[in-house]
Amino acid sequence: MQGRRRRWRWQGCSRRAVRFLEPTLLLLLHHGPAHGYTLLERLGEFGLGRVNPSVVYRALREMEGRGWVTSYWDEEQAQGPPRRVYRLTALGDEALALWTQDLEQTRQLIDHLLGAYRRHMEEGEGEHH
Amino acid sequence: MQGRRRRWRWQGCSRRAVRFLEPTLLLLLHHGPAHGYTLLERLGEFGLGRVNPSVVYRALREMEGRGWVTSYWDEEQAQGPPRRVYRLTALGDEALALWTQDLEQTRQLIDHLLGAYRRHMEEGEGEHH
DNA sequence: TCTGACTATTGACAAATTGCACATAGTGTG
DNA sequence: CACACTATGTGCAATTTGTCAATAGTCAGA
Repeated sequence: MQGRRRRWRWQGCSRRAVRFLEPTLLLLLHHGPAHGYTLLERLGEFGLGRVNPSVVYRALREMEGRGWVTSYWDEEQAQGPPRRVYRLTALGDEALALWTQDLEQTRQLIDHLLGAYRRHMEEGEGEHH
Repeated sequence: MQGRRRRWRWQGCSRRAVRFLEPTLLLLLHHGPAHGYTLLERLGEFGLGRVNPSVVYRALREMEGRGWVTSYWDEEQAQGPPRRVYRLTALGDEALALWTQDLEQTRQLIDHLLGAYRRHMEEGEGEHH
């Protein structure tokens, strides 16, 4: 069952990042409407600095498809091309609440796993297998 | 930008922010060699009860491909078809350590996000948007 | 011995997700 | 005009996941 041993990159990280993307966007939008580009920049505060712009815009459009946000073109265009403004909806508010519940649950699972790991390491101390 | 509004299902753990399957399997194997089926059953202890058997076996084979585990057919077949025994390797041990680091990091991200959420909720108290 | 139930593992394929490269578009600068 | 910078969007290949079904051995009972 070897062969095909394609490089193991810690690409789990990127997966993880993406699942944080939606709750993070919802949270940022909970502060008030914002442009996609602005959101993109603020993602860094939550450890999502390396997310590809395409991914963010796509996520926003999908969130719009689910009714979590609405968007419209910014009339007063400052500098640069027209920008789209995203605004959280009531549904998006609920989604955010659900996401936080989910994250809390996830955190518990992590704690459980890490707890089991540490406990096992302490009692085992090298004589395992 | 609507249409195509395909049902948003919270469909289960699989969409979770983190991949628990691999670290959990590694941890279980850290206790000692085990059959795939046994691992499958014990996953429930870590909240991974609904994972499809195929997914677990596939994960095990991939972990073998990366050198994290080795496997062999169980000679003394008790009851039922031949069973494969998986055993953690030294590399798997390292992988487990890395995974726990990764999980700790992930937990921090979750805490950060949840913290920001709660802080915002407290100060805002309904007059947002 | 035929049948069905249970234990184990695997394969194949469709569906969903992601990364990446590029397209479009406006504005300001030299 | 050429170029850089800001902003958004599209298309597609590659990867990952979910689901269904196939295979296979043992055991219990009619």
